[in-house]
Amino acid sequence: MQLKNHVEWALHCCSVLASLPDGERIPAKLLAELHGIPREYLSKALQALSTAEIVSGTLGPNGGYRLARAPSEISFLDIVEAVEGKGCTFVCTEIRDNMPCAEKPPSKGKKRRPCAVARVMYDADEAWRSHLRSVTLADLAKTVEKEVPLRVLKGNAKWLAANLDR
Amino acid sequence: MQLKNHVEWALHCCSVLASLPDGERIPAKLLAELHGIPREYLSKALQALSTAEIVSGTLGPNGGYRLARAPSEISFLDIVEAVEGKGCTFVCTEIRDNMPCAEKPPSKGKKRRPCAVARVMYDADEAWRSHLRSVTLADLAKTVEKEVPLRVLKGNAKWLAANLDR
DNA sequence: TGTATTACGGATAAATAATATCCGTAAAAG
DNA sequence: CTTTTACGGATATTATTTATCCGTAATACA
Ligand code: SF4
Ligand code: SF4
Repeated sequence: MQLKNHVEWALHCCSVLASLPDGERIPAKLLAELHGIPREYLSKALQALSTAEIVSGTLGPNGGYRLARAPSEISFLDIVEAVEGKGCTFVCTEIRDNMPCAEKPPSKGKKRRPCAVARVMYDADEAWRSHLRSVTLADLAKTVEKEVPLRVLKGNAKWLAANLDR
Repeated sequence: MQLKNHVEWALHCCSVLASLPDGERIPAKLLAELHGIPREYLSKALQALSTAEIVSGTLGPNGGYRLARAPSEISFLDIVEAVEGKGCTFVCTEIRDNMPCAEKPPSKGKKRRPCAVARVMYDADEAWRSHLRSVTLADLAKTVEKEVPLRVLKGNAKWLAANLDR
């Protein structure tokens, strides 16, 4: 069981977008080049982010992507769920119903409380999500600023600026 | 991203085994029948549990599976990891190395500290595992005992006893 | 000793999901 | 009107999951 690579890409793209001067946009082509990943495929991830209203895409020349709201208002969970979906990692197929002396599933509309096994798995899933929910892009930016040598940060910013130049 | 159905099966089988009188064993065939799942395929999950030394299998007539240690010594995490592996759900492909002004990856042996993005994902993964680690089969049994009607519990136990009869 | 039972593990097939590319459409800028 | 760019449908490729099959070895029992 593995998250798809879209998650990694989306997180990195958002991280880059978070450090973008106000008003600027980065086209998918540049984001792909920056990370050395296939442009067309990355597009799918960006579109998912766009649908989830985490980034906003603009058409035409000088178009591209920017964050749809402040970095402090975008959590890791927002990004992960945008590309992976909100479904729980544990799916219960109600195999308990096959037990020889099972409780009958409720005939109509009524829902049963999920069983003890499923609840543990759901709680674990929620613990995962809860942690992701607690970290925002603003937090990430702060950490990166602290950890990555200034030379590297400036170098990348310069490259971006040069390539956005038009 | 979804856990494989082996996880659900393994958890249910362990739950059944936990309620088994001391000394008894259940063959894979019965466990499969009990849950209405394909016997040969379930075998794979049971073999994984066996390899992880969570259950112990015995060959020959009257053979079958039993737990390899006390229910209180088997956590959900043990079971999940036995069939899903211990690898983190987030895999980092070091795409930061493709940035135009990246830090050079350390030339030899030395390992870099994982980056900020990866660390958040790893921490979330650990939160998930940590919750699974905190619940044992003994805890599960207690909950089930409280929640499932006695009639159902006894009915299933009776069915098992009858089918183990030889 | 022989036969039935059962776990074990390799090989393989089928179905599903992840990964990747292609291309047509529409919007915006100049 | 032309270029740039996101958007989204269609499709191909590859990996993983799901499932079955069968040969081997160990054990119980007659
Ligand atoms: S996990 Fe619970 S709800 Fe899901 S199949 Fe098992 S018993 Fe049913
Ligand atoms: S998550 Fe971190 S370690 Fe992984 S590719 Fe991105 S920057 Fe590198």
